[in-house]
Amino acid sequence: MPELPEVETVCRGLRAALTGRSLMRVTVRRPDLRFPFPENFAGRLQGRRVESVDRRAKYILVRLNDDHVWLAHLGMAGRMTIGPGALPPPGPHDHFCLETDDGQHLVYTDARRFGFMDLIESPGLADHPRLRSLGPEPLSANFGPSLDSDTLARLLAGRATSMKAALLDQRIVAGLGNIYVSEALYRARISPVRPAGSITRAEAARLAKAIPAVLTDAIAAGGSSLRDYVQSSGELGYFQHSWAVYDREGERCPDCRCDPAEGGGVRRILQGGRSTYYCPVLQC
DNA sequence: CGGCAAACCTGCGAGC
DNA sequence: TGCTCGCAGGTTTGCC
Repeated sequence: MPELPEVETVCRGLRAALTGRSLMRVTVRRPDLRFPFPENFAGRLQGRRVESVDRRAKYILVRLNDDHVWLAHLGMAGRMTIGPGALPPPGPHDHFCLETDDGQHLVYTDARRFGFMDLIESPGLADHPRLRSLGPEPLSANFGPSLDSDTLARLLAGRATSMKAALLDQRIVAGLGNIYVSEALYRARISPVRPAGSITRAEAARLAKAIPAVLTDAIAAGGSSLRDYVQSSGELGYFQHSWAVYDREGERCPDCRCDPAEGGGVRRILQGGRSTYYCPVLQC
């Protein structure tokens, strides 16, 4: 999926297009994505006006004028595409679509169907099972405490799990995924295999700076485009060209230039069955 | 608590 | 060309 920067980019596109608009001709083309759509989902969105669009971790939150929030998660491959005019003919993985009262259309495409949507009452939104255990937001204090050095140090203290696993855990930091965990640990010069509880105050401080820095850079580039991800405008993000280590196995480290022929270079290891990339010289 | 595998589903590239 | 295999941005659950 889209990780935090990609979801944020999509969110900004949705915010610009949907705020103040009414949702018309809402269509659900199959009964489920990862989970079943809520009962009468299309009917309950139909005619509602959008008051705001926000992001919490990797969740898109669309506030409607009936005290409900349309929650969407893009899973691994979900895409929201907005365009002018009526709906184009549906593609095979276009599972949800709508038009707005000012003549735009929105299509949700998700080949793998790891995404999901829900409709929940605004009061108690924070208690929703999917939202209530999320850790601090790296880029804002809109949802509880922001990610500062002390908070991060406290969240990591006493944990035997690896730094990679700790940062992927949405209860510790909200919104990081497989790409940006590798990138943030590289920027902070911390090994992904270090036990989280072994992190020093100085390292926690570096990490608390590195995480928002890499996310901010990625958002500025419109996110990272791999196979599936595009901005809601349909444009590609280009942060994948700025990855320091992710998907760069065997290349020289961009900072220390260690050589793979001499035992250096970016390494790929598996942690929890997922690839981690790091520089063995700078991150130890 | 932790670590791992599996589950959900499809597509794509590499290698034979 | 065509097949199989491994891998892919996430999250949850269940089992040692």
